[in-house]
Amino acid sequence: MVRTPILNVATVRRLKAFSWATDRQVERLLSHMRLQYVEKRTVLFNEGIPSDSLYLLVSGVAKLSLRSPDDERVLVSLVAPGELFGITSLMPGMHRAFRSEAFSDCWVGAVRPEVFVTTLLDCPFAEFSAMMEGTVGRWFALLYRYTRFQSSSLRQKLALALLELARKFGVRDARGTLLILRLTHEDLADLVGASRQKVTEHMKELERQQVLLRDRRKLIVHPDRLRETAGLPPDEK
Amino acid sequence: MVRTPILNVATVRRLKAFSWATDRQVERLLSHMRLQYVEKRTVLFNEGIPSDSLYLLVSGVAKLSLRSPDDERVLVSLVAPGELFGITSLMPGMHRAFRSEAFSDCWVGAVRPEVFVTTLLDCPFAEFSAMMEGTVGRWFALLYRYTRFQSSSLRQKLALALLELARKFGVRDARGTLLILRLTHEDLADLVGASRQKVTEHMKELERQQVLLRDRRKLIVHPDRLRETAGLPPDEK
DNA sequence: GCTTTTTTGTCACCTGGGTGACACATAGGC
DNA sequence: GCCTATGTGTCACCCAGGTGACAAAAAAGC
Repeated sequence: MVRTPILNVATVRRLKAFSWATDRQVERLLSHMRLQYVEKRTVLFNEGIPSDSLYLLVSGVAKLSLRSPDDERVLVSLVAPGELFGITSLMPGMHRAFRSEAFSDCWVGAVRPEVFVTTLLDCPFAEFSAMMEGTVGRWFALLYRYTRFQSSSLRQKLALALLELARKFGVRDARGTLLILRLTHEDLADLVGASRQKVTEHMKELERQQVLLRDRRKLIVHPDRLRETAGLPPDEK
Repeated sequence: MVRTPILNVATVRRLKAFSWATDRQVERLLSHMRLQYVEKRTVLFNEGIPSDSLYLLVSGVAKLSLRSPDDERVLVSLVAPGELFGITSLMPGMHRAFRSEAFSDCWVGAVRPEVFVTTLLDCPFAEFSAMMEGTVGRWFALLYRYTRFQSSSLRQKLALALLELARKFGVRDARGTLLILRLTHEDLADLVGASRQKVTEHMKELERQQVLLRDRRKLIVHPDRLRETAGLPPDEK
């Protein structure tokens, strides 16, 4: 009843993602692509698992989502036919950021990321992906934070923002992780999109709960406890 | 008073972004890098302008921000020493997404993106950047939406989400742009992180204001008016 | 040191949007 | 065409977080 779609070179080259590729490249790529039918509501991959395939949505609509601290689903994006998704597979050792499932019945093509890169770009996959990490890595980290923001309280947003800052500007210290930055509450408020006053209140409270402390105008945070108040799993490193 | 920092191959290779590059590559890259001192609060580039340089933050802290509809500044991210920023320059013809300014006094190195890519990866810049666009482009679009969400009302979030959907799933129609998708209010609610009830209320209101209309369970939107209600500039295409 | 400016802390009050509940409309299934 | 499940419309009520206002504390000038 379900007819397998024909994926020929001409059709694929018409997609924006491949418009610049040569016939020969597309042909080679297609020969390595496994086509599969995915029924509505079927999960293609879950967040957190290692990512070893890059996907091309051939037809239908796919959905990228995320499980929030209070166990709701955040719908991050809908994928349209012709789009590539499962992009984390292009970065070294990165795990899936979102869950992907079929929003409607779909035809999906899967390729190994190494094949994808080496066919289309002829440069070593390892170098390409290290490059991606060094450049687009930031975008990814931001997207991660902002998607979590979506369903978080101000307290949780603060914790998430501080975690990101700790990763970037933190140095180990006897009392925790010292942020080598002078940050005002106003800066933090701008970062989490809240009012200065409420940030003051929550920071006071976090201090009281020993999640962080202040030495003059420098912050010393306790990443584990931050993860906890942010509603994240207890560290994955 | 301000000493120019020495940027030698050994120092640079110690940065995560370049750890995988060869001495020879880093050397070549450095010879093409223009080093500049940027005083606190100075704007390095503004959002919306064409992007022709990639930056390396050598020392200090830089800040990426965004002007919201109601004219507040959203602090998107703080850049730490050793990080690359101004990444839109790696994608063809893309304009700067954020404003960048010095959060503290900084030393910044600038390179042309073509030089960056061809030295480190030896593959044509045009191909690399087309590849980026086809893959990471989605992340970028998402980041764009989520950063705007930060300072938006529910109504504005809905408009932003619908605009994104129109771009992906829209086909021109006599009455506007028809979304070829059956979307429930619940789906929309999940997409903007709101409750189903409020989405119903706002959708009703948007319908009343002729920003959109419904034909059975399909939406027909009016992108110009959506941009307006989202608080975006009147289209830039 | 003393003065000025910038941050922090804490109010009281207001509002957008969440929640639960329920009636009505619609669309598939068969 | 009828029945059931799923979506829509509308309440009344509640709460997290915004706003304005002002005092106290720290920093920065000089």
